[in-house]
Amino acid sequence: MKYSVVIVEDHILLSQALAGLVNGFSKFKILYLCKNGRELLTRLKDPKNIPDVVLMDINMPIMNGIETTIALKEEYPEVNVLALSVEEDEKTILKMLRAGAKGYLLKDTEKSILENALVEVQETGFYHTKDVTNLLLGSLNPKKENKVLLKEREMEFIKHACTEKTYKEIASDMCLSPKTIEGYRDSIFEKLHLKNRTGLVIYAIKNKIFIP
Amino acid sequence: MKYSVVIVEDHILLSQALAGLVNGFSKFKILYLCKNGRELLTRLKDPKNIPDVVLMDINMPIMNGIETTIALKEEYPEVNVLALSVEEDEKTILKMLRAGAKGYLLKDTEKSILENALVEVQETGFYHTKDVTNLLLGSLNPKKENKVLLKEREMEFIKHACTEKTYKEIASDMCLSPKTIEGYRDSIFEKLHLKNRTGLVIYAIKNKIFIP
DNA sequence: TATCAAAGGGGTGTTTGCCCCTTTTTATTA
DNA sequence: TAATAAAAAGGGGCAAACACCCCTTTGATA
Repeated sequence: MKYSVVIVEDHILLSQALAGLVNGFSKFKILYLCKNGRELLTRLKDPKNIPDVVLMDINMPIMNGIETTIALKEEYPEVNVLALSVEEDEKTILKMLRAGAKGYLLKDTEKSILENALVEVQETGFYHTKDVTNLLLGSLNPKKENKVLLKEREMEFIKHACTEKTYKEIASDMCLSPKTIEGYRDSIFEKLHLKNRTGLVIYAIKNKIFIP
Repeated sequence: MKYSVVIVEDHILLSQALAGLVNGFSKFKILYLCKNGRELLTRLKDPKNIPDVVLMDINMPIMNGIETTIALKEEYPEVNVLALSVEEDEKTILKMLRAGAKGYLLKDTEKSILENALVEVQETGFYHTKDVTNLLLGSLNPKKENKVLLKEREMEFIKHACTEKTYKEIASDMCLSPKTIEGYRDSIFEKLHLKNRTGLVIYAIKNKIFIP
């Protein structure tokens, strides 16, 4: 009996092509394909649709891989998730692993490595490349707290600050007094060592708080 | 006799998966795979390695799809290029088509469409989805000149404006009077319909004048 | 020599950045 | 449970920076 695999990936061509590869592996067969996380969660409601492994892309519209993995683990903790992404961003990888992924694979790998990863995840419970292992080790002794210091409300303000609005307009949009907004700004400037709004905009874009 | 196909794509997994798909098509077979444009150009030096069609990714390290297509068409104009990308950016698509690509396919398509596109490109010489056709039509009667209006000195100023420097500091860096800098700013604001420096920074980043 | 663009300037009102300080809300813990 | 932090929210005032007028000088060039 082969292990069943579901692929969650928004690029249909890649999804179908991967399906071809997986069906060629001796121990695995594709159950079905999904275009995003929501579609997966919907289909899982039918017990016949619960696979052994989910091959999960991270960047997806509608519902991304991290949210989907969290929701999936909540309901079906026995399903193994293998993350698949071009994203090498440290924070993203850690988020995905914390969400419950059992392995993390870059799209830039050999098909034999994919097969090996699937086998490992299914039979030993995890698979990680040297890169990801090193990353994990590095994150154990972290460089103090480096960014948890931004609060939810401040993040929201930053997004507004990345527009042509004045602080007065931002205040009105956020239903706060202009003085409160100035308070947000001042405390952010201090925490991030910024001198002015231009610096804040650049910071926000660099750190993907605001995407132009 | 099947038509030969070469895939140029930096993500090896996708490359191999696509190869599987293409080898499943009745009229096509994979000749070999390349990880980037330079690799393709090197291999083409052997006449045995000249394929009928190249399936070309656009975003690649080392040598991207556009440069590669231009170089390829220079030496081997009879090879058909089918572009393959997630990029829906108008300018990129047009550049690729001007470089000589015979078709443009989004990664977000069905495998049957890939097969159809390959057939069309090989047998009729071109393949375009409705989206790309509309884009082409739109670019025929262009909206006047839309961006040549920025002068060299203004571009330089914009880069400085994307920092925490004040206008006074920018003036001193560019060896100009602060009033001249303000003049640059005012004329740019007017030409680009911007309201303040924040808007300018966002514009500069969107248009790759400044890369954060 | 007329023209046009680049460079520079004066004046003014608004926005921003940065001090200080008070009130309200939300946790924490003695 | 009351006492006490400690946040979040709001405020006054001020100087610097920014945005927006309208105007002059300079220099190339047609």
